[in-house]
Amino acid sequence: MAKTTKRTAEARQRLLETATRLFYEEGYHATGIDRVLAEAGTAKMTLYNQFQNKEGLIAEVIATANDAFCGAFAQAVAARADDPRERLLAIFDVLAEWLPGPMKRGCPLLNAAVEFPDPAHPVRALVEDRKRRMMAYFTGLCREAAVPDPDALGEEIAVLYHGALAWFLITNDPSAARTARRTLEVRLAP
Amino acid sequence: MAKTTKRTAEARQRLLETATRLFYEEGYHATGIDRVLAEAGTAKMTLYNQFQNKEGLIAEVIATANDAFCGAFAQAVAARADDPRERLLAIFDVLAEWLPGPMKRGCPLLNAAVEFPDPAHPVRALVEDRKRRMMAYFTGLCREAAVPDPDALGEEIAVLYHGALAWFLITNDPSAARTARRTLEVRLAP
DNA sequence: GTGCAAAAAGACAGGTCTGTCTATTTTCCT
DNA sequence: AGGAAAATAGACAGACCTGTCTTTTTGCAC
Repeated sequence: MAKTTKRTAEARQRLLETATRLFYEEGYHATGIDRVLAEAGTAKMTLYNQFQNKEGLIAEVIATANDAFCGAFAQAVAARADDPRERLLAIFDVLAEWLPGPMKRGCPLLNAAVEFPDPAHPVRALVEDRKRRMMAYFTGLCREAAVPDPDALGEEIAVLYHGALAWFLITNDPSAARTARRTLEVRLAP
Repeated sequence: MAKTTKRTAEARQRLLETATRLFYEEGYHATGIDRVLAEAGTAKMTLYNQFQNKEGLIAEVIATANDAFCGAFAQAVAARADDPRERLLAIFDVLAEWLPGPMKRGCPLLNAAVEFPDPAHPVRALVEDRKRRMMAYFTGLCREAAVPDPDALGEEIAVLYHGALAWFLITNDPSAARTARRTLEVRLAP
């Protein structure tokens, strides 16, 4: 059994943070382990003690980074609007604001789904699970807004959200989020 | 100057078709050149005579495959509905039909944008160019349907289209296209 | 039918990657 | 302070990658 000392936890944390950044900015496959080790200032054996292998590190990065992101995102949305219906639109205001900065490379989970083509790969199940949680968050906001069919609209918002991400990735224009917002606005009108 | 004999053209075509399939199914980086050569039954020097390098092959694959796809897609949409407004919705009917089959790995261009993180990479410019052409096709349909702001709606449809693709890639559920269709339907109502 | 250009076949260099192993040093706990 | 445990540093194997080069074979065009 591995004892978790302070040093161990710090090295693990450094590895996770560095890997999160590099995997996001340069891709999961394109980022070599040596690169992560060098920038984290960590020895190779530490990585293989803390994680099963590169895939284990990837899985851990995806899970923790996404949870942190979703928490911050929900908080930013909540802070921007009180009215439940306005909150649905605020999703895309926050997105427009975050796209050029922390989301300039799109969504780490969607990128992982692209980089791991095999649908049976463990990473794909992880991505699907977290994305369904995100849709559940959208659905919850819809329920609070008392829209006619919250499950249906929640999925529509998930489609709009990822469409804005994809379209931004292609055009490099954050107005993709405003476009999605406009669609939702008209969609909510009736 | 390279003389283009019949054999040469055939080998080039075999390379393009094999590369298109493998790059799409397994990814651009993950697919080695040797794999393409083996499945195409072609010698390595033929590839490097016909294309500058792997990147040149990738660019050619993206351009030709996308042009063929867009032609077939527009034809399928046109065949499904005569009324211009119905044609806008038919986009997502065709998408729902094609998602489980020829589009099961999503969009080759979007995948390329993910796999090539550098926004200055030539492949990214190619992707943006072709995607803008696709949006222009959407905008054209909107103009025929005489909607109030065809440019705006065309971009919204592009967002919905790529959102459906992304959401299908995550959930593996082709109903993502029906979800996008529903959004557009309500969006068109007023 | 013949000659030449291009394709086939495969060796090769130089680089990168993951993961293992072995010492050596550091740190933490008793 | 001493001893156990873990991190560091780096060599290493084995595999894979792209791109070049050489030799042999093939097929097209005249």
